[in-house]
Amino acid sequence: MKATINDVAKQAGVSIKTVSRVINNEASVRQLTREKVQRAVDELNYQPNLSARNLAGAKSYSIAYIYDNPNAYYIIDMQKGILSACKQQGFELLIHPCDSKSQGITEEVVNMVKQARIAGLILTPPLSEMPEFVKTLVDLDVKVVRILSGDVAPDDLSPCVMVNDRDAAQTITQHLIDLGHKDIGFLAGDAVHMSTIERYKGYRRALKASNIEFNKALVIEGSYSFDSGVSGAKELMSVQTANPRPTAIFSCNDEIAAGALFAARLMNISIPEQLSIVGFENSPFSRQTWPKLTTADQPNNQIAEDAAMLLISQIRKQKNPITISQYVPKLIVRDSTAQYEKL
Amino acid sequence: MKATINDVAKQAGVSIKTVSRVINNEASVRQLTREKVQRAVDELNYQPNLSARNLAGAKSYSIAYIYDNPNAYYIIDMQKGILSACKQQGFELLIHPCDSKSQGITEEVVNMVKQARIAGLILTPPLSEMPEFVKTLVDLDVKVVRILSGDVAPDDLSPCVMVNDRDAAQTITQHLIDLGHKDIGFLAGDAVHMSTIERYKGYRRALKASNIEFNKALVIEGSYSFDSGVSGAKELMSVQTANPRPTAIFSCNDEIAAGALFAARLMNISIPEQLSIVGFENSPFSRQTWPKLTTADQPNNQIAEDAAMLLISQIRKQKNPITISQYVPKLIVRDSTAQYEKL
DNA sequence: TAAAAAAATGACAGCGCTGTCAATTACTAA
DNA sequence: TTAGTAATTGACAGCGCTGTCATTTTTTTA
Repeated sequence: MKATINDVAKQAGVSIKTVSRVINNEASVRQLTREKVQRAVDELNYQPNLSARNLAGAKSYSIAYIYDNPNAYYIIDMQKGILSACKQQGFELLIHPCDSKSQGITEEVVNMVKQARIAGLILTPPLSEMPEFVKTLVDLDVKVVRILSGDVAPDDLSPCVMVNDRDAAQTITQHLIDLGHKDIGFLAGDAVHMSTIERYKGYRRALKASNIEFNKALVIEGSYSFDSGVSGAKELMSVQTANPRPTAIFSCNDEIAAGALFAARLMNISIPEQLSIVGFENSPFSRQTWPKLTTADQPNNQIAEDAAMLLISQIRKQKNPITISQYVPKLIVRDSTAQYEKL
Repeated sequence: MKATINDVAKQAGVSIKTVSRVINNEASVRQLTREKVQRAVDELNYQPNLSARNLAGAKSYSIAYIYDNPNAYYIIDMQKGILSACKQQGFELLIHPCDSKSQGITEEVVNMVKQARIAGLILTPPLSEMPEFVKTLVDLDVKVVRILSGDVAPDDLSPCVMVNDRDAAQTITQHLIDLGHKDIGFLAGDAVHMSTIERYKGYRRALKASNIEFNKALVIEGSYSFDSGVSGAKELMSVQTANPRPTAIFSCNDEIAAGALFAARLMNISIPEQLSIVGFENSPFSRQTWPKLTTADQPNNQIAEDAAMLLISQIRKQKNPITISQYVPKLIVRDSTAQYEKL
């Protein structure tokens, strides 16, 4: 049978309260005692019972991951990172898929937080990009950590983990420029997503840094989908006269890039010889296209683990230092980009 | 503040034990009393505290979903269905991603079950296809429900939810035959997965039912990946002399089909005019290819919810009736298949 | 060295619920 | 009616832990 705090106390020859102090890392326990208890904990492979903790204490050891994102790979990666942090820290994770566009989403989450006595929440886009939603939750006395696209937090409502899509987009655009490309198309994702905006900014910035004139005709609005990539690339590659055909395309994510790749194939444009294409996200997708995509990798797993750790440390100390941690996705060069050669 | 069992008891004018009886649907409570309590429950919007239940009772209200599957869409769908059942039934869900090929996987899961006092497990392929693994768990006195490919359970270790890939594959192959195709290629997924085997059987059966001679040269081994689809289709479409080129291809899943689509494009074969291609699974993927894939849809969400309900009912009554529920994926005709026309 | 202050430890109640068993009430048959 | 049985209900302990507060031990100060 599983060891309880009583077993540990007996084994260590102290009261259960002392054991409790040790496992909660409270002060005022003598070093000697602490070691004695720790030894008993290890020997019995003791792990505190979460239910009992949640029941007895004022504290809660539950956090929740609320998500609404059509990209399953993203969610699974995030979830894995969060779970890993939870396991390390002895927290339990509630998973809550939802529809961010539904009317009662705020109420739904508020109810859940109250019912399940949740100590903290992790929010990813698009939920993390809804200020009123976040505000409501923060006011509710539940800790929140948001994962967002950008370099600085948009406000001080809660700590954030920032994914600097802008710098990454600049790097990846620079990669194209370094290969000699000047006419670089841009296939946007959904305009409402911050990531699209940030990636666009990075693209513009790279052009500017290299004194390449920005050509509005090379920017195509769209959404984060394969279809959007297909139609966007078709449009780009059939630009008339005055507007030079792009020799490279920046796609806002790998799905769009896959669509672009497909369109190029349809139009008998060989990749990367006649056209370089880059994606973004390094989804499993990007390794399954042919040729394999040059893209930007975001370590979602790690980002999420970081966010969860941040959340848990928030919960532990009652203070609220607005911490920010930042990731910059890294350029992964594969086979869809090549030196521009004037034909 | 959240209502407790005490509040309900006071409101209803009975003891907490009686309230407990009502919410647990126990016998020997007078109808009148039951109604009285139920009213109080409703008025106070009372929901039992899971921690307290888990702590106090011999029973556990936790089930776990253990998964190892590279297909994120599948997992997310399954998870959603399971969560929905859990919410309805007042259970909590533990999520546990793992590596089915790792050495210590059994021990890992056994530990988890013991530590977290888990009442039941839901297993999807490939974990559900590992008999010794399942046996170990069942022996451990934890209820298990497996989701498997096939029409009958392979053993009586645990209840199963069967996904009848065979019949579905037969239907989808029949669809091709109905369109006039006789030379139908088969692109297999990983041979170790039961789903591949079942789909293959369905394919064979459809051929047989229509008296079409089976041609081994049209079956290409592979794996559940885009790449495999590309190379498989290339091989099929370059079959020499004696072996007629297939006019249709059955792909074991949508990814393979997408690869085949891609290969066809490379070889200047127009879809569906010159070649019909079908997928399997109806992943979001299949709507993003061009043309859109004809495929077989499995309602993963519902399958998972069903499995979870089955598991919970197992847990509730201590008996173990080996129930089996079966789903047959449904043919979805889209744009990648067409009437065969002799050129 | 003794008294005062600080640090370390423990006793015990109680979190919200279920299980056990005793007490009460309703219903039977004689 | 009246004991006798069955159905209903409640009192109370206890699940494993934390919070409060009292007690003991150690350290500091005079």
